[in-house]
Amino acid sequence: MAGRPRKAEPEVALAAAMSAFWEKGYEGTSMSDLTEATGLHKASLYKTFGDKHQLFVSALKLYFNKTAQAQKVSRSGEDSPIKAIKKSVTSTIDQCAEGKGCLAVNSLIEVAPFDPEIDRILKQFRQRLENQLARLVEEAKERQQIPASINTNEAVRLITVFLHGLSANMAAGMKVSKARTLLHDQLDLVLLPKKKFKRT
Amino acid sequence: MAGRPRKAEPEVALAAAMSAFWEKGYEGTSMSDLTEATGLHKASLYKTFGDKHQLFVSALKLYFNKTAQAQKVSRSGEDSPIKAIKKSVTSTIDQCAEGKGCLAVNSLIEVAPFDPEIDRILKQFRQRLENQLARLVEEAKERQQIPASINTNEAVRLITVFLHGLSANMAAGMKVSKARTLLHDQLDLVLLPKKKFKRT
DNA sequence: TTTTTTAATTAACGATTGGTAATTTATTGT
DNA sequence: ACAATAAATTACCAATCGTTAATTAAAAAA
Repeated sequence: MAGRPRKAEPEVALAAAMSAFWEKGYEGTSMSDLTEATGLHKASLYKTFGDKHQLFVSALKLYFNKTAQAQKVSRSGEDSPIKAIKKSVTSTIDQCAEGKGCLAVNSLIEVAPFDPEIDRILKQFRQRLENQLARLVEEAKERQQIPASINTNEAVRLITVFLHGLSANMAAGMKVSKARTLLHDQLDLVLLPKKKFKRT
Repeated sequence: MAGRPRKAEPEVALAAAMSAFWEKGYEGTSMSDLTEATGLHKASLYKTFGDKHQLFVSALKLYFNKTAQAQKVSRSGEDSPIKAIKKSVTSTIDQCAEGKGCLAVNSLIEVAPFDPEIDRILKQFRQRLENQLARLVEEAKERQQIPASINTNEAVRLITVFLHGLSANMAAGMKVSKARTLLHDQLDLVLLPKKKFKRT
């Protein structure tokens, strides 16, 4: 049994492939790009990961795990729910540097409309992130850090949609610092109470 | 002088090309797709519009003109600045139907990072839209429809970034009605005053 | 050492990509 | 009728696309 051993770890190759897809998009990344990024030859890629589409699915899932873990680490040890929210979403922004935006949002626009499987995966991931945020918002309400009058689901949606907008802008070059500022403005807007204003 | 007359108007062909780019993206739209969409043959497309890239630039500019005009029409005759804002941005959303999102935002992610010319055009258009919005916000402040304490540029940014996020979601299937609801929530949040909330 | 097993590599596949040259068809001015 | 002009069409280009078969190299089991 047991033949020739692998030259490289498939995990690091997958990470390299993820990075390539992230930078150039699904259609924009050719198999040649992937061989160059991973260091593996074409046939090896097919043997290890299946075809291009399967490889993309694997890369996307890896991206989710990395993102989720980064958020978890970022808010770990934070007792205040509202600060946990800020740290969590800020880590999302921090991962979008270098003019690449967020792989999930990029894929949402580029591939989800034509690819039911990717669409399903993205919706699933989005749901997980929204649930996580909703839990923190509920906690913040319970601790009276934010007004109980806030609609949790609406607040969460306003935050995630805004994150998507930031990702689109960062893909086109918006600075991380600028994005963080805008994000904090948005969080204050969504989570702090507003009073009625007399109209004329 | 004067040879064989054109079979079709170049303007309607350009509109068809725009629609194709809008639906499938720049790389995702092949010259074959374009001949099918426009009804023109390959060589005719090259003669009339130049190569694929030039055709895309023309299509993008057409998109901008259409969008700008739609906004203008939408808020025409509206005396209240704040209502003009709502009508203007709502018309942007209404144009994003059918799971295609907004061509400008799609291009922001897909092509701007690798294409300086497109990047420049998109930034230019974005600036025009933001200036328009800023003017309306200033008017609303003068008429005391919204608090003077609002930072105009920040408010405008919060609105446009949110619009980008909505576009990304609509590209992946978010309903127009849902998008309109979220947009109005966001507008209320940004344009209505907020009060301080006692932290624990 | 020989056999077996599996990875790495080379080479090639048909299809499609963006882009052109050559040719045909249709219309106007002389 | 006859050039002159320009659009429409056909056929074709090299390059690249994603994918696979055939072959070679390497390491463990016998």
